Amino acid sequence: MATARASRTQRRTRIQEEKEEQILEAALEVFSSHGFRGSTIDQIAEVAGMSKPNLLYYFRTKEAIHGALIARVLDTWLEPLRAFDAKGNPESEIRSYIRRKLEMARDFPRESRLFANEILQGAPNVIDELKGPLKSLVDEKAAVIRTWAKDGKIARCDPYHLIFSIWSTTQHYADFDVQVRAVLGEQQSGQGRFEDAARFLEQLFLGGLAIQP
Amino acid sequence: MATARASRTQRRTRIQEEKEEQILEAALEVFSSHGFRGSTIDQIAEVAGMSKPNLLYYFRTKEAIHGALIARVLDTWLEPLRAFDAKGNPESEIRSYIRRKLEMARDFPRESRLFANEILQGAPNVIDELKGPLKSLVDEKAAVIRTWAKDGKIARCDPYHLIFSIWSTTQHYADFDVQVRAVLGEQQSGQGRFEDAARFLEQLFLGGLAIQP
DNA sequence: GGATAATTTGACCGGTTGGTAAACATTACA
DNA sequence: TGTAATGTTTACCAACCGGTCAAATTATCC
Repeated sequence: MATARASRTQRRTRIQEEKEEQILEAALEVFSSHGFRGSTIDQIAEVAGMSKPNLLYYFRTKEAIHGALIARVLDTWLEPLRAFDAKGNPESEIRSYIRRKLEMARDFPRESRLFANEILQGAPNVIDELKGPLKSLVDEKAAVIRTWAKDGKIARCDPYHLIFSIWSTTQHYADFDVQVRAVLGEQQSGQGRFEDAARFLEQLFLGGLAIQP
Repeated sequence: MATARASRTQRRTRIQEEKEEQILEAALEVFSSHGFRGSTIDQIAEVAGMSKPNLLYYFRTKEAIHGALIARVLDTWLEPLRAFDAKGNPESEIRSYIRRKLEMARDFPRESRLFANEILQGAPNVIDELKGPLKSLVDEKAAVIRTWAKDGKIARCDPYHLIFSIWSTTQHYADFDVQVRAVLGEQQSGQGRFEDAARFLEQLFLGGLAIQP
């Protein structure tokens, strides 16, 4: 993931640190709004405030930038699911998972769109991550949910599709933001829609799982 | 939308009809899996079984192909929502809306991904359709849902976010298919996941809206 | 302050891509 | 069957894009 092209000593310079940060920030901006193929190195370089050869001094190829970016973002992206706790009670765990995913859609829409673009195009760069770490994590949490159902704490349901539906409903507000705004109209396009969404989704999932709030 | 480049008489030839059909079919295949920028005219031409200049004889630019395709698909895409009937009873209407949207995700994933790509990139070519016809249609159906809630037939809820959540959960199985398959694993990657999804989503929405099946 | 390593730049290259020009082939129709 | 309109192909172009190179500039450290 680190790049440090010309460093013979393995230590990273202060400049390297700063510039790589600038580049990844710019790359997030550009990749998330045009997709991989739709983005050019020149665009990223311009947003990052440097020349193209200069950028290529830190990341040898376009793929390298994209790969480093995905790797960096993936980790924080899965954080909410990791926080899902078996020992907590179903109501508060599901409620807070929805809330956190919705906050991420609100505060980090670019990260969400970066993944959406990637997955939509067949996930060429993250398919291994999906089949490995992601699947394991989901399997683990699905087991927790199944236990809750067995213990009668929530209605019996398919835990995988429950997780899918939480992902899709929450990320929708980042990935399809333009559509959401278009349908809600001008006045609703402030931040209010996130609170309305939170209220609705909590009602939906708690009700759907027959949990008494 | 029609193109008929060299026709002085406005009538469309049999050949025009056939070739434009081939082109749009090929364009759907290519655009839906690589996005607009990620697709090339050469790719589309090859899938359509003709040379690039030949294709450009029917559609003058890449944008023209994309525009025509979107316009054609948009109509059928909104069909399920149009079928949503005020006079029906809430349970069967919502149930069949979910089922139809899920069938579309299963049978027409390319169309779903085409839109997903478009919206993700800021909907440059359909923003007017979203703010106009789509918004009107949703407003109309939202009013129906609100009436049902007022009459005590379903729980009170935000009708717009209800519609968003049906869209997102169902389209997820087309747009994020790779991820769904990766998480479910090999054996579950047959068509069974759509039936599981249907069962789960009906439970979720009917329960979330406090409807007794 | 000077040697050395790290960083930045402008000029450039080969391949791709959207699109054109014009010659050639085919179809429709009198 | 002749001819005008329609359809197809080959060759091509200019812009763009990912990436390289060598020279110039700046930072680091003794």
